[in-house]
Amino acid sequence: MTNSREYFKSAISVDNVIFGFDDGDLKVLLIKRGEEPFMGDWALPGDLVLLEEELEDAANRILFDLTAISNVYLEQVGTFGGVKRHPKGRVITVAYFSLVNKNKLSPKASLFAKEIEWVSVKSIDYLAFDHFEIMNDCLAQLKQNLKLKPIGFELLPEQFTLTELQLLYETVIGESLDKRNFRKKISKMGIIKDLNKYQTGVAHRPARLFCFDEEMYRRAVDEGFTFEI
Amino acid sequence: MTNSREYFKSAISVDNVIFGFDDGDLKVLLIKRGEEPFMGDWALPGDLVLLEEELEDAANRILFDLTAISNVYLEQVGTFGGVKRHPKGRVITVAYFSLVNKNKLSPKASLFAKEIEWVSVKSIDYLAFDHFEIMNDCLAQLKQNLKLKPIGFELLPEQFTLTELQLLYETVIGESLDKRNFRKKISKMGIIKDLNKYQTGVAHRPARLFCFDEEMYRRAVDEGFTFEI
DNA sequence: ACAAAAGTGTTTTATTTACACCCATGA
DNA sequence: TCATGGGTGTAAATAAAACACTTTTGT
Repeated sequence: MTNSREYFKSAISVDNVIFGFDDGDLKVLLIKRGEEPFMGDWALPGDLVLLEEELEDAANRILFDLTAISNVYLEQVGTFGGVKRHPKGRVITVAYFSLVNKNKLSPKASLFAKEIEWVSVKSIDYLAFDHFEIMNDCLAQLKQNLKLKPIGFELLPEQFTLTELQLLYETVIGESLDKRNFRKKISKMGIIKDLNKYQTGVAHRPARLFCFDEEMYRRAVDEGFTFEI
Repeated sequence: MTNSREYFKSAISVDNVIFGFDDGDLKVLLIKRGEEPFMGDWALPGDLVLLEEELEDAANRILFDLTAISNVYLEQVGTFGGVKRHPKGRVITVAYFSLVNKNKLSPKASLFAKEIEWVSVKSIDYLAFDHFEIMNDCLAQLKQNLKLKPIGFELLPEQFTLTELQLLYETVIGESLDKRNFRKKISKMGIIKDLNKYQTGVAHRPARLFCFDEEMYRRAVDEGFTFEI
């Protein structure tokens, strides 16, 4: 082993795949790079981690700078360390994804980005750096965890209809579900609360509104319940 | 943003949780630290990543130095970046776990470690740095993936009996399984090959030997099969 | 002949799937 | 009154769970 000073030469960044859901369409929040390298290309929002900053704090900082929201669902996906992934030196990046309710925020240009936009996941086939690969890994993990943890609700408004919930699952997982079976399964879980309220202003029978109930969920888990779609 | 030189001051390490299975006991390969900090404590084998080294190469290097084997199953679990996790500076570590057939190797002291030992997972309640937390995360991911991917075979000798396979699952997942149902499930998968050979030298009816068949597995997957225990 | 683990099917129960019609609202 | 999506139950098929005795070897 050589002198350890030889090693303290890397930089750590965090890249954040921010997912939002919009009427049958899964989107990610992208920025247009305003500087080299990859100037003008779409990229994931990310930044170098400060020397005394926790990784998760960095991820939350990036998210807050772009959206002015905090306390959102955040999950680490993996670390990408390709030697050549950044032209300026060894930059290892830790990828996170977060789930936000798209209607609750209006992303704004920031230090990071002059241009910022919600882009439909299915329309993306290239991103700067290795960000396309990172996004795909995050998407794969989202798909998997959406089935195993009650995180889908994070993408919806607080009050939602069962059809909206079903559409979310169908969109992200990529297969269609039977309406009656889906509703049966969700009801049996006992983790969403019927608000006894209804949609308004729709040109059809208005749907009941529900919300996810954290407390009910915890109680169910204590009694041996495990979420699964 | 300040000058980027301010950022290239971190070090990256890789820590490797090497799992082995031994007659009803899941073990990890630990080293006893020969220097400060945490001198004399048990720790995960790990090392700083060289400036031009891929993360996965570093993980394989650590493994090879300790065991002289390569081409083993390796999976990234997560990255631990606690600001204070290393007293010498900002060291972010990427955790991997690997699965090896314990009988195929005799670990040897190396640059890293004067002392090296297989330690039963269930007997561990402390490790140097944040290694105990890292090990537990790796264990949790192993448990999960063992049910979803055919990786259990990596922990067994090439030729194994169905009882050995079952014991492996029972041990790692932590619940006992019905012998007949287990065998039925495994047979139906069609991914292990009956070698038409038998155990020898046992004081009871000798068991048939099987091996995992990569090709059969691929073919099954192509036909829509998904592994699940 | 005894001990020790191998091997083997059937029945019951639980879960999952498939499927079609009436309801409430706005236009 | 028409179009639109909301809401509801049952039967069939499939998968999972429970369960006990015979076989083969070494000692």
